[in-house]
Amino acid sequence: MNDSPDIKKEIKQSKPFEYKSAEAIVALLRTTDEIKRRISEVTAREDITPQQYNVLRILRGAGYDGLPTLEVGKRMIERSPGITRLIDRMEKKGLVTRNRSGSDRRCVPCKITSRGIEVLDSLRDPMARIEADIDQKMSSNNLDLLIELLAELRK
Amino acid sequence: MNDSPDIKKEIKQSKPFEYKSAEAIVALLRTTDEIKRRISEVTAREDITPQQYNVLRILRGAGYDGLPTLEVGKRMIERSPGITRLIDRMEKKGLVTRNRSGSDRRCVPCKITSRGIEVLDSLRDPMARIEADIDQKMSSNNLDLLIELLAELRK
DNA sequence: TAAAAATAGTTGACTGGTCAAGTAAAATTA
DNA sequence: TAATTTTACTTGACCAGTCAACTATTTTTA
Repeated sequence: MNDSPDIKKEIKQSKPFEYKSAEAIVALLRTTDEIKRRISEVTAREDITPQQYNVLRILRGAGYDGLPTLEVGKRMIERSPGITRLIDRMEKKGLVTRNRSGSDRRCVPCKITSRGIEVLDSLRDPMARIEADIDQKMSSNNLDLLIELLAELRK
Repeated sequence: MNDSPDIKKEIKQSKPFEYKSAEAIVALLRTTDEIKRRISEVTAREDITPQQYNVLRILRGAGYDGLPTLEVGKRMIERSPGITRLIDRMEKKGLVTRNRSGSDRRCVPCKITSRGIEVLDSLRDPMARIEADIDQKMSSNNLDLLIELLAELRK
């Protein structure tokens, strides 16, 4: 009770949704939070975070030459300014290797290790199960529609 | 080059999207990441995180009696097991108060302070601008559709 | 009513993520 | 070609989030 007495007057719930988009934003945040939690549960089996999983996918797709550290960061689904640290931790776990490039000595190309590929392989099925579950829940048309609407939102 | 020689064989990009839902998940993560970044930019003006902003909104809506700590956690858009710490930090900043309840001494109801309300007020317009921007970008029908599809995804 | 279970929250140890400033190499420009 | 700018990171300090174990209180149940 150490607040000013007129706090009562000030506390008034604003109209629930002034803009319709506010409701969409909340729905977006909630839905994504839920999906992220499910993905986390899967990646946790191999002691990695969803972000680290994303890096592994990117590096597997990149092939032998690997990719410079910051380029990996740019390709991530969720932007991650802390990409150096993220990859530090992955290197410690033996999931990736890093070697300063010979041609451009500023760059440090990262490559996935065979251990990293093993981890991806072992997560493949449980990850597919998440996707299959959604695929079953929503029609293909609605998924297309959703993808389209989300693209529109991103402009 | 300290990887096994057959790593070359193992690196093969899996088909881009085995399930259509995979593409939707990526779109969802990307879109939400972008929106969250915009929201962060706004809340940063008042030196709070989007989660703290969310707590302030919940507490303003809750009125005088405030809400028990864990109840606040449950109402959050993104679930947050670290709610105690989160509110610790907010209390330090003078945005909320906490007092162990008289009737049930296990509970610690949290209340927003007038300073907390000030912060909400000062973020109101910039936050509305984010919403207005989306409202302008998408038709009301499409927003409804999006909200519906997201609800379907959450089951 | 005493013991057991459930609830509400706190705390400590840890990991992960973020920001700002710094370094080193390459590219650009004067 | 020397000075400047840009690029590609790295590092240090800090904050936020997570997990497991713990305390205190209330509720249930035997």
